[in-house]
Amino acid sequence: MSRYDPLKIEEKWQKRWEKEKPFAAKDNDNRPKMYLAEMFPYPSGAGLHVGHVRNFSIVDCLARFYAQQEMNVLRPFGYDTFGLPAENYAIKTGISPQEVTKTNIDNFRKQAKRLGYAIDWSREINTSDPEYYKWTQWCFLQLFKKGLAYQAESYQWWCPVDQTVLANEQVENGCCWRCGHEVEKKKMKQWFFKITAYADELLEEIDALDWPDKIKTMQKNWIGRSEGAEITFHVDGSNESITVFTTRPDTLFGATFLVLAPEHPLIQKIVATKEKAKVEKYCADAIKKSEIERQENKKKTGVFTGAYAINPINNEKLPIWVADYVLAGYGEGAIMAVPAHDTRDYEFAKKFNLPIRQVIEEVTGEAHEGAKKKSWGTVAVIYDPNTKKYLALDWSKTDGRDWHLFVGGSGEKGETPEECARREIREETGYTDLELITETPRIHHNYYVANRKEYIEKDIYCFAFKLKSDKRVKQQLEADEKFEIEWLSEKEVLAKVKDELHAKTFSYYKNPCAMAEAGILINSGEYDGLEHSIAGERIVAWLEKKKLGKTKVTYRMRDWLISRQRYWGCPIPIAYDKQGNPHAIPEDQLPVMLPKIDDYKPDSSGRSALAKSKEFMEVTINGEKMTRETDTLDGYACSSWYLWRYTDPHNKKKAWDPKKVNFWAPTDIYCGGDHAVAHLLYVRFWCKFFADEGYLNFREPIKKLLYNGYINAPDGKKMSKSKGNVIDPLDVINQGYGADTLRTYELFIGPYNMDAAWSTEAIGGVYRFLNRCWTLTFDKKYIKEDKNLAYRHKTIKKVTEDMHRNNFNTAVAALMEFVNELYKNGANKEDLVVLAKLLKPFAPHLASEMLEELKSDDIWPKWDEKHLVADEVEMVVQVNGKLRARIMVSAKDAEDKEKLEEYAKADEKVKSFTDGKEIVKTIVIPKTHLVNIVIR
RNA sequence: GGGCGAGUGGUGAAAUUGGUAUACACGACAGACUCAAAAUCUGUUGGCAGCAAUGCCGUGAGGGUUCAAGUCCCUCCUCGCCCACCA
Repeated sequence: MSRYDPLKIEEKWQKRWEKEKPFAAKDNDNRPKMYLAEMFPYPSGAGLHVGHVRNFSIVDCLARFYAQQEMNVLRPFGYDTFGLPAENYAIKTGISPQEVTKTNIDNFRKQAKRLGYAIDWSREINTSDPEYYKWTQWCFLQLFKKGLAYQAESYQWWCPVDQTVLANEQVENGCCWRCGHEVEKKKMKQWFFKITAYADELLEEIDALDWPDKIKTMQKNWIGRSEGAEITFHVDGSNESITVFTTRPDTLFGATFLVLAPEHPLIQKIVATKEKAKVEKYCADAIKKSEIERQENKKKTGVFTGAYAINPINNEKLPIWVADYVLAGYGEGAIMAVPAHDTRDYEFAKKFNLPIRQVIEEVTGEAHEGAKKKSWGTVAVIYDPNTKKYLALDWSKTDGRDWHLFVGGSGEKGETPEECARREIREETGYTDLELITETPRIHHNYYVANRKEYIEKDIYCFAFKLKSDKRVKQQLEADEKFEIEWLSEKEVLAKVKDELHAKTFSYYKNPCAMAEAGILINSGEYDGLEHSIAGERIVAWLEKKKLGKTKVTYRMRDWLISRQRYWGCPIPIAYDKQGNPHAIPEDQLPVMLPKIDDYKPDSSGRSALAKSKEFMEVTINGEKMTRETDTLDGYACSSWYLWRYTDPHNKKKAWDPKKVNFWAPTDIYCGGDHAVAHLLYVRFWCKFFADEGYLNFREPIKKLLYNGYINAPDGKKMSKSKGNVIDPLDVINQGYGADTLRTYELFIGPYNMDAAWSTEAIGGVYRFLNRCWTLTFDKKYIKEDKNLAYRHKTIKKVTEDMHRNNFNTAVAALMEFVNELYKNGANKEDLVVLAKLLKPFAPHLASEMLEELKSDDIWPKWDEKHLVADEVEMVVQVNGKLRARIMVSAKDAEDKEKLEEYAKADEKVKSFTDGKEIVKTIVIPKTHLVNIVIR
């Protein structure tokens, strides 16, 4: 018998796959389709690393799994090739980015093939191929035509090392994401995509996606929607006016000064002559300050402009200040400062001795209960035994307003919490025949009220009652139209209580100076005494009537800056006439080719190296001589549509054929470990845009996102060349382990979405496992009997279900268990056929070799529940929750509650614990064959 | 400062609806084969006590709910990630 020789087997099958092309996706096919992709790689000179292997292996495992289930699988591959590393390399060595990219792609392709991935190689794409970027430019022009690609002059992040501007998403801790150098602000005219036009939709539709919550939350925070109002303040003695954004228009009477961001354009116009020099110096310094400096120094600084604004609501004169704690890019770059109810404004006012005026006061009365240092509240729910659901009265609606938790739920003098809860229900419903069924533990809850300088502690008791008369509670309450009824499960009740407390606590923490949630207005003229949120609405309505304000929604997200002053990117298809007006390059003149040049070096002129190429710069459009745009597109633009190009990669007439794209896309499963906000937000944006334009018939590009973890060095640190701790996957393969071992190991290393440390020892265990699979098949000592029927079916079920749950690590573990079992009992042919089929997504070469030997197809096996039941099962007996005995019983008896109890009580060991004791009760769980005897 | 997540053997980690904690693998120890080693195979492997059967303890700490808690609730501790003067 020869030995398991992975290198030989893998070469054989890779050659065969190269020739037979079994992974070609079929555009016209009746089978259900499955479109999977990884985030395509940037082909670096270093070749594939183990992180790529993990990412690609996850996709490959699923692609093969679905193919074996006879689905029509599309699993393409491509390269994201524009970008700085190739260009920097070109500057250093003089070798053109085109050439370097070609070399790197050839290497990546070779390596990906060496791993045996089930890729449809006929669909390979490369973003720096003119055949590809022609259509990137076409996409740009569609956005341009609709006004969603526009130019604007503004302060932008500038990396002085890479000599280019960066998008907000590419600035990390005030440093360039590529080179790590500190970024600066530079005022430039730049191209933007108007992603903010889709902000609401991007936010709203994210909840429905089958994506990790982490990514969803990050995107939500990134979009950062806040609702509020825009208010206009006239500048005293001038025609100018200042518009501010606030989420708290109800505090307008409390505004005691205005603050402008140092970048605010109005400063020069309104600044008093006396203050001019001081203000100009402050602004210049602030703008020069790096992001890091601004972050480090959170002490408030600022200068008075000498000008005043008029508060529209009371005509008060408010001094106008400039301070860098107001951000130019958010809202209007100007705020009304309400120091009594905002921590930042408060700090500023204290420092510069500005007036502080409280305009919201905590209300007294029941809701004021929270003001006592220590207090309690109740939540009372009525249980409906018919539906096993609870009615939470505290959330029923009265007067069209939400009742919140504390309202009505706080104790009156001398009441116990239970009495309070009973009273509450009585007052709400009139029911008095209440029987307490559970009292949940009290929820302890405390929060800090800054303007009182004290902690409030509150215990919330939750009581559930049922009606003694056992009336059909549900129907009755629903018939009684007094309530808007919400029936909840026990878990939901508790979750809701927690949420409510959390929301409440959060608002106090977030705005500690304000007693906002339970506040009424004071010092606010005719609005005095109004509940603050209602007051806010009325104030905005009044402002609106006077045309001095309106409701407004603001986003933290800014438009996507796409200009890059670099050579190695997709040229922006725009030219300028003599007056400097931008014109689209006509579609029949696309692509705007990147010219071959000798000197790639950018300079501080703010223009890319393209400006040096005379033949590139000159262009004639409709007979008019024009000058080309020299900026290139952010690489993220190129990757915002590649998932659709995969469906129709060779189309010379269109970016994609709608029929093909709508057949394959949206992508069913997309896998990657990076770009949580940038790329994954941009694809969603483009998808919505092209859907609006009628080019796509879906609005979300990615149904399911798998966000895989990193693979770190054995020491747990990030792998890096400089640390010398890089594991090269090709070394691992060539060492003799082979691709199958590497792939299986990386899927076995831990849950796919968690970071993992490479272990040079543990990979040997996977090799041993594959070796055992090989031995079982090729030593041909097959047994005739079917000893493993139940185990085989159990394994099929476990592996299949794990694949659907993406638990690749436990799927491999189940296969290992199966193999161990086969070693013990011997294996017949059917055992091995099933093993090989289940193994194929992980170790396709070995599995193919096994299937060939066994003369079997690779169709995914099915399990039959009836084979899962063994003749005998082990029952478990607990006494007072402690395991005391295991008894083998027949499968039939295991279904029978009484039999189980009988066996349990007859057991000698159990008896030794129960003899002479009183058995209080016995719990029997047939499903797990468990009996728990409770003794006193 | 805010948000989210996590804490289980010597190690990576299982435990899917509250129901036998530590599957699978690594490492370690022992044995078989061998002149020897590698490879392979077979055992043992949470802690404490015991010759043993077995008993007690045990999922970051403390408390609670339950017949039953790694899993649910509360308080606290530690770590990781993301965001960070967003009005």
